[in-house]
Amino acid sequence: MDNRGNRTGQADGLKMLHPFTGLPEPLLAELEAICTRRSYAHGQVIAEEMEHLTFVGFIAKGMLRMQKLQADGRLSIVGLMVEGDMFGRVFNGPLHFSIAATGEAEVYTFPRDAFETLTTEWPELERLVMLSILNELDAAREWMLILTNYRVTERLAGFLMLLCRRWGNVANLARIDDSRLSLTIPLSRADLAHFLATRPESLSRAFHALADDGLIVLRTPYDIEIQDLSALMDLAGSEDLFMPSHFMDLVSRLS
Amino acid sequence: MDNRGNRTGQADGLKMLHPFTGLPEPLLAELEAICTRRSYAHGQVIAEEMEHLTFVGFIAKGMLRMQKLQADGRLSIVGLMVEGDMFGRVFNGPLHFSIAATGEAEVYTFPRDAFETLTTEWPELERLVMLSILNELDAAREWMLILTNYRVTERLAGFLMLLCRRWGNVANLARIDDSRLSLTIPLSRADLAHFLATRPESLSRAFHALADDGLIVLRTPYDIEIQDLSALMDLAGSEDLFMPSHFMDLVSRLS
DNA sequence: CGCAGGCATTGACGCACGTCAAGGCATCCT
DNA sequence: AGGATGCCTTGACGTGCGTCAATGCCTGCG
Repeated sequence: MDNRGNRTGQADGLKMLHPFTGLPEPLLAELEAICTRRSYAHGQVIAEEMEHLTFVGFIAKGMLRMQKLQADGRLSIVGLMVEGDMFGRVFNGPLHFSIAATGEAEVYTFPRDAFETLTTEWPELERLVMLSILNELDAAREWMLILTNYRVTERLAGFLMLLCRRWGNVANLARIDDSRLSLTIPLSRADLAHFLATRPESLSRAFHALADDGLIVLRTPYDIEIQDLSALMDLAGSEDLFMPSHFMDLVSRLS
Repeated sequence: MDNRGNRTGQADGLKMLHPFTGLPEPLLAELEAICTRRSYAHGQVIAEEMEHLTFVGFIAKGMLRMQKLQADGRLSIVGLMVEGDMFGRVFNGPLHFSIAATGEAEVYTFPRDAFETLTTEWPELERLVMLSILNELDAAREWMLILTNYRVTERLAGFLMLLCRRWGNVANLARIDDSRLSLTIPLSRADLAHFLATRPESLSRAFHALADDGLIVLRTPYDIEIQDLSALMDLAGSEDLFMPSHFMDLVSRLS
């Protein structure tokens, strides 16, 4: 991997990253000793499909996506990962998807064999890895639920709710401006279209359909304001999914 | 859970179940001591959505599905689990989906707290759990890839390939009859339609479209014969996914 | 300053599929 | 045996969206 990504320093701030808080000091010291911080530019590929990755990583800043180039040339995005998420493959097999940066991203990487050794020695670390994977699994299932909606507007509404629910507190993507709920879309229309199993044109129409119906306001293509949260939840069809506290905080502050 | 499922005995055969082979004898003895074997009838619910499950389970026979009843009344199936798969939720939180049997099913269950204690004491068991979750994650991602195909025929082709690839060696679902590759569809059309994010009518048309084009033969609704494997793989659009050895065996025996 | 490239948007058109409705064919029960 | 039930299948119709094409806007570069 030394030919990819820019080495930007050692493990500055590793212990501040959410999953690592609370680990015992000696383990943190061992982790920091084998950790490298790297940065990637927009679109840069971190790992290729079917590669036997020699490292595992945790995202420090920005967003990565898992994707696959289909035989017919279509690009499918099967996962988005944000700050604190783990990527790579522990313990078995090659990657089935490639990993690329969406926007600027910074990651902590660990050599895979050394990380696995630590994992075997420290139950706390193995538990951390397991919780990371469970978290990914939850994300994948939420995702599939969104994909099972027939109409593009419904899938888009589902994505907007996912943004609030799962990633709202990351990089301030969901926030209250002037007592309005504002969202930053962290993807281009083309990428988001791949994510929602549709095309940019249909996605654009879906955005403007929601705007015409008064559910959202498009300030810029990447900056929207939510006008009717409950209508969006109805459209998404999964308003009863688990709502984390930071999201409930946002909602309760909407007067 | 004592009011659901039929207790059919203790842990007969637990050690024969794929994920448990190779565990140390003392651990197996402890597992067997807290294990109950239960059977469920078609459609029977094993756990409700949002329930705090008090047990974890492994499938001994048959197939379970994870599903969610949407606000608009639609049922979405987000996962199918087969022999050897783990279900339930280790270490954190309530279920986000309900679990039901698809056809007859038998499972081994363990009280969750006792199982987690064993997990903490035996690294081998924690590793087993982790591999189970990684396996589920792989399945979820393959699934999403299938769902991102626009046309129902493509998604169906993807499912048939998934059946070969991931579940072919389970319950003999994929096999060679008379030098023909035969598949057993382990789901009703309605269930499969929910799984493929479509409706039974469209699914029926997709089956017959594949038959009209000579890719498959419908012997019965649940028993099909594959005539043109490579065309199906092309349609599915993911022919380069990892192919396990049992599937390659099947293919190589097609002369 | 003007041109080029990338991205979002809008329009037109045709098709795949969701929807409603009816019919066929099993199994099961009385 | 006859009716009922449940599932698969087929038909007809309308529409959401994939597709192709053109336009507008922004950024950056010569």
